[in-house]
Amino acid sequence: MGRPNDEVAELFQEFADLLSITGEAAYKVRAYEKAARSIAGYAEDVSTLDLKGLRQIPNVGEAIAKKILDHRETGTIRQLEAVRAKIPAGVRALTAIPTLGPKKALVLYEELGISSVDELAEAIPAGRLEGLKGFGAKTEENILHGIELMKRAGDRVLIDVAMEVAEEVVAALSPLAERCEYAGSLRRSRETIGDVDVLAAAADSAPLMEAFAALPLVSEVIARGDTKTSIRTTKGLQVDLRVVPAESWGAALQYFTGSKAHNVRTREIAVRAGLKLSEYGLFDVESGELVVSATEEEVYERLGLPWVPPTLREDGGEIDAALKGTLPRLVQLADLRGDLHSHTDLTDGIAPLEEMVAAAAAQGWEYFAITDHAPNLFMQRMTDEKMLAQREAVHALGERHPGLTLLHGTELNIDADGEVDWPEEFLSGFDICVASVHSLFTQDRETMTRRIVRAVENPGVHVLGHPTARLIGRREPVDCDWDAVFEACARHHTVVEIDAFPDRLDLPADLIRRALRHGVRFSIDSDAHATGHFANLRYGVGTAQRGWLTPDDVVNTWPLERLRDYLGTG
DNA sequence: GCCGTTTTCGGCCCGACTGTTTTCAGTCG
Repeated sequence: MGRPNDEVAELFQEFADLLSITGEAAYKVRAYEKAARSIAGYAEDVSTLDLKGLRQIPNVGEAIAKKILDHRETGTIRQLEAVRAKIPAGVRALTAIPTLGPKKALVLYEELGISSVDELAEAIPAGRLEGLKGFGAKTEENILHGIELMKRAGDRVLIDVAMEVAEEVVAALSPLAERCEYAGSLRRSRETIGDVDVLAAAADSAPLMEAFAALPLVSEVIARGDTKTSIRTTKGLQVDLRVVPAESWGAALQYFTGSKAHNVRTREIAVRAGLKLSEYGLFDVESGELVVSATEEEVYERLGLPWVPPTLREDGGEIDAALKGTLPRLVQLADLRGDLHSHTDLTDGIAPLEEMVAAAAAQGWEYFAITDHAPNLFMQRMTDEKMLAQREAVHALGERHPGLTLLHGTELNIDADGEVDWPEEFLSGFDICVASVHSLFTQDRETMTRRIVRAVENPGVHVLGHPTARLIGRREPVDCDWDAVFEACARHHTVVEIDAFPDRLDLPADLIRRALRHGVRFSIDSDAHATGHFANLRYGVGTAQRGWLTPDDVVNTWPLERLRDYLGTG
C-alpha cells in the first residue's frame, strides 16, 4: 500500500481535487496540492512525526498537520468526508480526462447528472451535451479523444504501481517458498502492466495460497486452487500467484515471463530438436522424459541458446541474436555513474539543492547535474540572477562532496520555432543543458520536426529531454520525423534522453532501437523533482534494455571526461 | 491554507493556447 506518506499525500490530493470541483478558491486548492507533493517527497515517515515534526514539512502548516494527526487517530479526515458526500468519486474521475477540468466536470454533474467516465462516453454520442454552455462540437471531440486515450491504457497500470504491489507480495511470500519472483510483463519491464504474475517454488502450495489470500492489499479473491490463486488488490490490480515444484522453477519462470511471441519461438526451436517445452519443463518427445527445468539458464542452454534477458523477450530479433551469439551486454542500473537531469525547489522540485545533492552523493555517483527550469517556462519564475546564484551555491556545495562532481545545468524550453531560453553566450556558462518540449504538442509533423531539429542543432544544447513529450495514458507522443531528429542528434553529438519517470519513459523502447541505428547516444535520467525519484532510474534502465542498449550507448555510464569530450564541454 | 529580512495580513506559479464566447473561461505546463 505504499509508504504512509504516499497514502496521506493521496488523501490531500483528492481533497484538493474535490475542492477545485466545488469551486473553492484556487489558492486554497493549491495549498493542498503543494502540501500533498511535499508530503509525498518528504524523506521522513509522516506516521512517526508529531505536530511539531509535521509542521517542519514544507507547505504543511497548523491545519494540515492536525488533519494528518486526525487521520492517524480516526482513520479519516472529517472535511474530506464532507466534500466526498457532495461530489461522487466518478466526477473526480472525469477530471482525469485530458482537456476536461474541474469546471466542466461540475457542469456535467450538475446539469446532466453525469458521474462517471462511462456515462460521459455514452452521453456524447447520444447528443445529451448539445446546447450545454461551454460544450461545442470541438470540445465533445476532444473529450471523446481523451477518453479513447485513457481506454487504450485500459485496466493497465504504470510500471511503478505494479512493481510496488509485486515487491510487497514477493517479500511476504519469500519466507514461505524455496524461490519467489515476479514474472510476466513486469519482469520484461513493459511500460504498462495488465496484471502482476508472481511465481513461487514450494513442495506444498497450501501455506502460500493461504498467506497470499490474506495479504492486507487483497480486496477480493477471484479464484483459489492448488497451483494458482488470483486476487484483486484494493486498487483494482489483479495479481496471480502460481506455485510450482522447485524442479520446475526454470521452465515455469521462462513460461510465465513470456512474452507469448518469444515463447512461441522457443517452443519451435524445441520441436525442431525433438523436444517439447512447457511450463513444466523441457521434455524429450519420444521418451516423454524430462530433460531439464530447474533453471532458466539450463532450459535455454539445452535449446542451444544463451540465457536471454527478460527485457529482450519480445520476439524482436533476440532469438536470432542469441543463436548467433550476438546478444548485447545490456546496460544495468549499477553501470550508471551519474544523472544529467534533476530539479530543486528553486523551480518545481520539492527538495532544496542541498538535499538533492546529498541524496545524489548517497547513490555513489561520480557526477550529478542540477538542471532547473529556465525562464521561458514562465510559471517557474526563473531569472538570470537566480540561476547565477544557484551556480555559486552549486560550486560551494561541490567542495563539501569531494567524491561527487556537481554539474550546473538547466532544462531549457524549446519554443514554437525551436529556439531556447538564452543566447549561446549565456548557455556556455552551464556545464550541461537539457532542452525539452513543454507546449504546443499538436504541431504538424513538418513544423515539429523542424522545431526539434533546430533545438538539437543548437551548440548550447547537450541533451534532448523527454523527446516525445508523451504522458502514458494521458498525452500522445508528438508527431515528428524521428529519423531526421536522430540523424541530427548523432551529427551534433546531442544526447537523446530516456526520462525514467514511470508516466514518461521517454524515449520509448521502439524509438530507442530506431535511434540506435543512427549512432545516437543516450542518457538515462531521473528528471527527479524529489530525492525519492532517483529510484525511478530502474524503469529508465528497463526501457533502455528493451531498446537493446549497452553501457557504451549510454553516456552517463561513461567517466566524466569521456562525457565532456563527447559533448564538447571539456 | 501557507508563508514571512514585506512577519500576523495580504499575497500566493504566470502566461499561452483552445474553443467558445461576442469579450473570456477553462485547461495546462
